[in-house]
Amino acid sequence: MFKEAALAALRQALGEDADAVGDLAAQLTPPPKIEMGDLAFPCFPLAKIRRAAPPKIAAELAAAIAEAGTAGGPIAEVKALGPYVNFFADPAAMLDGLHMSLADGSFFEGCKSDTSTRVMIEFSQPNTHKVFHVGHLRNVAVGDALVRVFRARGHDVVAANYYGDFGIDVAKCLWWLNSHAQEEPPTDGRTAWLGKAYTAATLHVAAAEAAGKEQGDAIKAEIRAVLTAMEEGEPEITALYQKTRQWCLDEFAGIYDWLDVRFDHEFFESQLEEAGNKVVDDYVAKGVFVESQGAIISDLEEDGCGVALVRKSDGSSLYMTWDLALARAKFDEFDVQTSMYVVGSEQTLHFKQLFATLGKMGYARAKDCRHVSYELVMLPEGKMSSRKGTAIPFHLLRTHVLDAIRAKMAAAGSEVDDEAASKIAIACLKYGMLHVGNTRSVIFDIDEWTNPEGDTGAYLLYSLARIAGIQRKAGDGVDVASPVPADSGFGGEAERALLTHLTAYPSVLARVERTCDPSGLAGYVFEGAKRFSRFYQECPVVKAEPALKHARLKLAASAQRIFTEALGLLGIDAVEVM
RNA sequence: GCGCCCAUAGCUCAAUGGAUAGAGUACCGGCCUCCGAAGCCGGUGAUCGGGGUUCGAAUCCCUGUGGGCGUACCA
Repeated sequence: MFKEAALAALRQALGEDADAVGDLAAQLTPPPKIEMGDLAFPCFPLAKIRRAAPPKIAAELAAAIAEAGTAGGPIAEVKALGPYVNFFADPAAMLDGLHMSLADGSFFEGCKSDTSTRVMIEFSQPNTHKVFHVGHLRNVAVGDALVRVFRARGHDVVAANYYGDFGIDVAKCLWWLNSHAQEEPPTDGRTAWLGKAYTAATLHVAAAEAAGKEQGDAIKAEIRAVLTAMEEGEPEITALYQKTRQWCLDEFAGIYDWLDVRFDHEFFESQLEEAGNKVVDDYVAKGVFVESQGAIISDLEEDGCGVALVRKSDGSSLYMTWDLALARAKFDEFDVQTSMYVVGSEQTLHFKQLFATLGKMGYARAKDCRHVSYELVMLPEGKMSSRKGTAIPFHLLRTHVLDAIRAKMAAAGSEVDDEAASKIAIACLKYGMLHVGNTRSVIFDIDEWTNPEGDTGAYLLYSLARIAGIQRKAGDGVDVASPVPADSGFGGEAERALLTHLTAYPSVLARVERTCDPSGLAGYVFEGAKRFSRFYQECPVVKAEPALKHARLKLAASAQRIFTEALGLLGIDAVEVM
């Protein structure tokens, strides 16, 4: 409403120059500091057109707008600050407008994209029979946040998981279990226990290979035989496979449940073998795939991404084979327009090859496939290594984080129940994973992430708990739906800084959609919490004069609504008391 | 070798090509008679080097250096 008014006034003042400037709305942005106003327009591009210095043009425009008159509207003041034309909103009108749009739902409706598409977001992709560790958590946090943001933007989202529950690595684990005396697995952390068996098997193979080609080949043949037995349904191996696979799936389900992450559809590698082989056969027949060095490849040299192997020379399928079948299912059975893959950056080439291959296969929507890539999770002491055992399995991680939260809460003299402790722990974990941009590696540091002071999930929840505290103590008997009374005195810097920030929310969601990077939203919530804290410090609500109390309560309520929503999109649940 | 990504304060991170590069942490100094001090306010402290494009560059281009990842029978 304010921005529309500012745009209209600007357009009028520009006259015929308006078209020459380009997208006015895009150029009219919040200035770096609140004392500079709520929106600002840079006059540099006009310098050539009007053949005058930018500050002079800014002054002329500001004068023209002031002359045309803005009295009574949402614009309180317009003035030139150097080469910029700065617009100041009327704070009470802006607050009334914001609150009303929140009440009637138009605020969040206005967060939606102009067009709605059907999009599948595939993420998590855990491997059974391997450790599920902190690194995997980043994927879950990013993927889940994107699912929620895309839904908030009005898209028809299918959240998909894709389990790596088949193949030579699984066989390797089972081979180890079969060929080595094992203790009974623990009830908690059975996936990690299987992961250890997998690691032991890998080390064993490496040692055998180092000892000589014959020893290495012999062991690999044994593992290969296990895979064949799995494929052919040999009873004993199948029973072991089914049992251990289910352990892992159950544990994954428990993790997702704890994290409040839901999937609409689950794919399994074990179910793609046949379809994958058929895809390869089909497109060999069509001449899209060709034989090379005994294997079947998709030749992508002219696309600049080498060759992609789609069938090994021994006839077995691999990652790419299954991904082709999976992509086909996504297009044909789920009819998705856009297909997103949340996968680590180390697989960038794989996805370039996959998308290029899909294009060659004739799928026009290959161009709407997107690899959402993110960097690794590191530990303060360096790279995580499952070999060195520094990769923390999830079941231990959860315990460690909960312990850290409880210890710090106790130290701060605060008592929380298990549910609140869980919520805080999850907030710390997810915020820790999400506040860093996708292109940068995350350093996982339990102590820092659970720090009650500073840039953490706990700080965000604390801020929201304080807003809730205001509502409890001052909320009764005030009808915040009515307009802010005249001469309330509302509109100090801390108040306007918070208010302006709240109105920027829709543009943040649009940016997250565009970049597929939730860190912008995490940063938004943190900045909002900072601004709220300053408001909280400087602006008493309960003790304020009635008119001012009314306005401040209204602001607090609006902040609570928007921050709760924003946190929700990050997969973080607020707590009333902490 | 080739390709992709990264380099900002002691440390961890921000900054749709726009105004004096912002936060957190750490360190120093203030603020609880007042809605929750897990907070607020102030101070110290930074764009890896060299070119270029632009009215304007942390951001775009070239180049050097230092890291990470990938580079057909792993996923």
